[in-house]
Amino acid sequence: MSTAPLDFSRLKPKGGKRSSKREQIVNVFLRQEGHLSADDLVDIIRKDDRRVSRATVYRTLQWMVDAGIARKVDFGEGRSRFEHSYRQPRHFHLICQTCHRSFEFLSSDVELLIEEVATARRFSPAKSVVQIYGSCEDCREGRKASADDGHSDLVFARDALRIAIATERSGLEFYTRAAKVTRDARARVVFDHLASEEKEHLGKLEARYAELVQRDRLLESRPTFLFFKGAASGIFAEGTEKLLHGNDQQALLIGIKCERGSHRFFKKYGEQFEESEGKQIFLEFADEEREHLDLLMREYRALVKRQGKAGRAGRAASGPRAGAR
Amino acid sequence: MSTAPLDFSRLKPKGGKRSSKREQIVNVFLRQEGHLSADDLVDIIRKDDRRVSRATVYRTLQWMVDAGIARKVDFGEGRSRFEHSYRQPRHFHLICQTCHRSFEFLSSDVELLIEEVATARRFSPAKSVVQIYGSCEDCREGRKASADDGHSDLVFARDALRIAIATERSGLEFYTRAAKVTRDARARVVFDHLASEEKEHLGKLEARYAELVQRDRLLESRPTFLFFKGAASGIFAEGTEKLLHGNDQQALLIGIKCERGSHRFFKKYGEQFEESEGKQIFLEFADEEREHLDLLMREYRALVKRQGKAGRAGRAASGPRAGAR
DNA sequence: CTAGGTGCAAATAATTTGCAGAGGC
DNA sequence: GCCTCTGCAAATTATTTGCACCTAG
Repeated sequence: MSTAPLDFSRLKPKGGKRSSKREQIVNVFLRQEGHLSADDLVDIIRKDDRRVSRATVYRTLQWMVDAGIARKVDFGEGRSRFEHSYRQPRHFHLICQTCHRSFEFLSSDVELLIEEVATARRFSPAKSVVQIYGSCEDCREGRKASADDGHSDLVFARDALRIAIATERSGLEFYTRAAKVTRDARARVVFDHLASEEKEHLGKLEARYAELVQRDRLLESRPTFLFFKGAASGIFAEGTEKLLHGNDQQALLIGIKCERGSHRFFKKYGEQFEESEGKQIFLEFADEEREHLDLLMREYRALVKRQGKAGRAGRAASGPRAGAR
Repeated sequence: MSTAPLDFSRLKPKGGKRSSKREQIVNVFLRQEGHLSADDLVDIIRKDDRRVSRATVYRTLQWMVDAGIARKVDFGEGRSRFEHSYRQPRHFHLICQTCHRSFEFLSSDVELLIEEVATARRFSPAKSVVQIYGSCEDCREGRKASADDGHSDLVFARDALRIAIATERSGLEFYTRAAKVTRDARARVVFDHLASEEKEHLGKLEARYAELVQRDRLLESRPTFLFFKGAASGIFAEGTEKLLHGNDQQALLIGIKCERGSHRFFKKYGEQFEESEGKQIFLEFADEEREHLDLLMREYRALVKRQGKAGRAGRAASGPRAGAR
């Protein structure tokens, strides 16, 4: 993460004056990594400047939370901790009960399930907390705290690429197979087109991944930060099965579902990040998926039209809803 | 939930004497539902007996946590709350930020994902916390707190049955289709057998569900407590697809995966509960799934043997591991 | 009789607040 | 000069502890 001081002049929650103390505290906070308690921060600040009041630190932390620079997290220790939230998406935590370090991860799959539960319970979720308490590898093996979590923009970009690649592979397999088995000539053209697109993208993504790994030799050994099975995880298989039974329409619906899922995923995380390589990859990929989605939707509609009153299958699956712009 | 006092003589954490105060506090706590703060409990206790010290309540709460009667939960309010843990599995929470009520749910799917993340990060999880903060339906629609959460043994039994039924249906479909398309005569016998078993179980389960609903007219309208897609959610489709490609071995593996998944699920929750109807259903079902699993495993081994060195596919999928006893 | 259990009041611990003075605009 | 920030000390809140006393086994 960059250590250069940032421009917070626009981050003032209501108004608030430029003040040396506040600026100093904010800068020190942003320079730290991990999850600091108010007291940790006081200690660090006091190394620089003996006469900083505890109250000011608490007030500044509250100000940072309001300004969206910091996020309050509670690991059940009876006191709050604070983490950066500027340029960081919300994430979940692994908390070691032995060394009290905490590690971050993000799982779109978990988020999806949480949304499903909330919907089923007619609950409007505002934020969710997922914390895994236990012991980390270092503690179990008696090691002292080893290398840092390595959670950097590069890791994020790496995971973004891995997921994009897995999604492309899965899509490529589906469209290739689809083009082979479909009985509908027009659909075959679409599937062929999509298959060749996936192939091309796949090549680009793999090259980009190789380039990324080049930049940091240890990158591939760093722990996964971002988890998402989504479209890459066998959902397409369902579609192929439908095709084999001659149900092109249902197969298209499944393709649509997959593309929409990955479009949403990449869009969402792309928007949460700022100015990083991961963000770029995410947004580019979101666009590509969007195009595929549109294409499939057009094709689906055309197919339904051609098949006339073959709308039975469409009704059963409730049809494709409006796009996820 | 029963309001009859229970026998806590064996629940003493180390030793500890029978004392009127402690027993009184424990009984009052168990009679309450929801998530009480220490202070809530003090207020309630003091209605009965004016001279109970705050300290004693705190000490008794700690004792209950040690004894496994209570569980401490932290909803980030700066104070702890306590919930029953006796005869209650660990669960997750929906927390309304408006009315400050909290609701419970359980999602095996979320637990599975959490385990995957922990494994990927080489972390040994001890417990996990999932909290969804937001606003409940009552608050959004300006209603006052409506009917209770209705989280009772009956709801648990209902959800258990629903999941069991969905699993049976999915399995029935798979085995029926499998019996139809497999080219292997011996496998067909096994699939036929399993299909007829699933059909029989399905009938029983549906009758039992109807009987359950009979007992409480509102039961079906109560919110879902237990979420699990597991084997019921299209995983079997993957298996059918393999079969269609003539890969009986892979199809069997997928059947094994599904049966194992549901066996584990029912075993796990069956063991967490005590003496309830839900527990019975879970354990019975776990046994049935176990039998199917064993049958499939035997068949898988026989098939591999018959096919001689056709072990390539088996290697690719790493084969079925030892049973989940 | 003796190990706990209990009440009361004091001690901690994290965080907040009142208020007078300092400092930016 | 006004309005906000800051430091300090006092207040607040949740929880724990020391200690003298009480009670069950």
